[in-house]
Amino acid sequence: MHHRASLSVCPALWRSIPCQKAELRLEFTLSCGQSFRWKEWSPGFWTGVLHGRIWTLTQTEEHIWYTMYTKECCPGEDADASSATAALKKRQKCTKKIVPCPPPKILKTEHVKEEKEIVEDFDQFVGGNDCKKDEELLRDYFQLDVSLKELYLLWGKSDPNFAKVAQDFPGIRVLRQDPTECLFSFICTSNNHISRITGMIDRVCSSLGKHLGQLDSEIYCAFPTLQALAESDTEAKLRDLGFGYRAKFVSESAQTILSKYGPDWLERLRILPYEEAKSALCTLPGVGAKVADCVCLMALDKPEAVPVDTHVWQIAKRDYLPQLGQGNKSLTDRVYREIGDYFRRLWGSHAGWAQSVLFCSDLKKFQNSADKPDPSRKPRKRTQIKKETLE
DNA sequence: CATATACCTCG
DNA sequence: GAGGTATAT
Repeated sequence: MHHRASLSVCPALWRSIPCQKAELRLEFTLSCGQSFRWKEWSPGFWTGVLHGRIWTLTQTEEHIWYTMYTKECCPGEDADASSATAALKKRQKCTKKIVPCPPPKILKTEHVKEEKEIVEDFDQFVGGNDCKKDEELLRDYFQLDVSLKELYLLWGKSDPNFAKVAQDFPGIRVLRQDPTECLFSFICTSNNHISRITGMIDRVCSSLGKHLGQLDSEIYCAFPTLQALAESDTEAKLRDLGFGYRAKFVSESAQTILSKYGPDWLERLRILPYEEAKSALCTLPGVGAKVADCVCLMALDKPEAVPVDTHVWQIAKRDYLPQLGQGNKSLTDRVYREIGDYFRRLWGSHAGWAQSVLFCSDLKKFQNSADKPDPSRKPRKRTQIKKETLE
């Protein structure tokens, strides 16, 4: 727990939310290309930025454990005595159960001892409004009110292939992300792969996002605001950061949203029907059907949106619609729609969620988590194997 | 509607 | 050529 250890001024208060591993697997959900902002700095511990704060998450069989690093935790930021005191006072209002120990069986003994000493001061402040908000934030981000167990059961019943794949890939949920971060991240995904996208997102946050703090040598920044992305020099900056032709898409989309629709436009798409939200997004430069579906699914509360990228296109041809492989050379608009409609009929209202399970299972980096491929299944095309070596 | 091509950069 | 989009034909 490198990160934690460096923050001796900040009492390491881990809180927990009941959540079984069948409902959520962090290692799949946080690294399968939905969000590019979570890093597993030490095994099982995921650190990232959410709602303008740095969080570390981990999990045990029955719980998610989380801790946050707030400003007053970060020396050199604005850690004057008064703000630290204010933070303490805030903590005192807590009424919810705080678990003052790190997740069991994970941290080293000396850390536990250190935590305990600090925690004595906190014994009386068990609970809190803030804590409740924090828990609610995570429950919202992971959409924990959606029962994944029931969905897997449903999908498996109508789709034997899903049932088979799902054995090795439990707990993959769709995150409910911030619409701005989601849109601009996915504009960067065209003709690109996860490792490079991650670097680009890191750089745009460092360059245009608000500085949030430092853990060890790692600096954390918020995702840039729409306003920052719409500045007139953004395109040039992003080109310097290696965004290539996507730099223009990012800056022009941000400018279009602010000048034509207003700062709340993306948020408002959440209450529109799927097709309307999707066509609205497609009016932006750099946003086609695939990016629009990603944003609909992962930020705009449209669980039926099925993004069809080349992975899903391969999966569809190989395991579901072999007839599509014959006459169609490429993923045309018509074929794109056909695949989405097919999966919606097969899997139902949360088809996009099921899609992300298959998508994840197809990523090279998770291939070792899976069974040996079924010899009766069609062999993969060479192009796809090549592609996977990149990830 | 369908196919072809350019677009940035990296491995 | 890549987890893609926009444009022209």
